[in-house]
Amino acid sequence: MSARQHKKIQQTYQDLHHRYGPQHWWPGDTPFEVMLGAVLTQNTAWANVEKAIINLKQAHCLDPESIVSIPIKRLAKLIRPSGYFNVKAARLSRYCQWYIAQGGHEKLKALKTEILRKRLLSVHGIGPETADDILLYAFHRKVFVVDAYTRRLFQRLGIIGGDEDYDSIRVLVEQAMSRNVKDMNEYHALIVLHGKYSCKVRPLCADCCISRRCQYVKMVTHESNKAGETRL
DNA sequence: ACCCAGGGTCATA
DNA sequence: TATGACCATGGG
Repeated sequence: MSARQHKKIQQTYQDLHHRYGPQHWWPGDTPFEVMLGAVLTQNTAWANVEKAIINLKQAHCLDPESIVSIPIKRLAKLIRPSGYFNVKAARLSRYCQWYIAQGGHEKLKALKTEILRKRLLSVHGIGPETADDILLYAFHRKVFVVDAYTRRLFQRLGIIGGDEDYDSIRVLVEQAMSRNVKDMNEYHALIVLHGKYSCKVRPLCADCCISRRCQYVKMVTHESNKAGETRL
């Protein structure tokens, strides 16, 4: 909650945005497709999710009614490339049942963000990050999505300790970035992009890395904590 | 032959 | 409440 945390969070956003430019997330034609992607991308590379979505599209299964009507076994086969296909088939099926029972997008979008989050979290297979993906990228709510990359980046920049719970990090960023939905959208997208490319684009850079096993991690945390000037 | 990816749930201590 | 096992494909 401190002012220096807020400042670093804002500075980091500026740095990322300056380096990579706007990302215009989420890749997906409709809000419902975004929701499917949010479940399918759980602990999974996006390239594999795209293959699964293409399969669903070819099978004309990009709407909730189709997904609940086909056999779960067939659904699992369609989403096979995204991994965990049995688990995710069950999650998609349950999510779509819930979605239809709630009255679809029009009914859901009338709900306040906090209420909608609670309802999303009540669905089996929808955890905090998936719920916030849906809130931000399908319902355009001012919500920050905390993922593994966010934790690593903020920890290595000395912004957080690393053992904070999900919601405290989310609220911290939301308060630091008290501007608009667009910034929330871009910030998460930029962090993910940075996680993908930081160690590949500039493999010898000691101040830009958030990949899991980076040999420059210690240099990053030490320098940023002491000097107080963190550059991406 | 590893390691990792835009997590979440469940069982155990 | 806090770890650990489990789910599983595909790219580097």
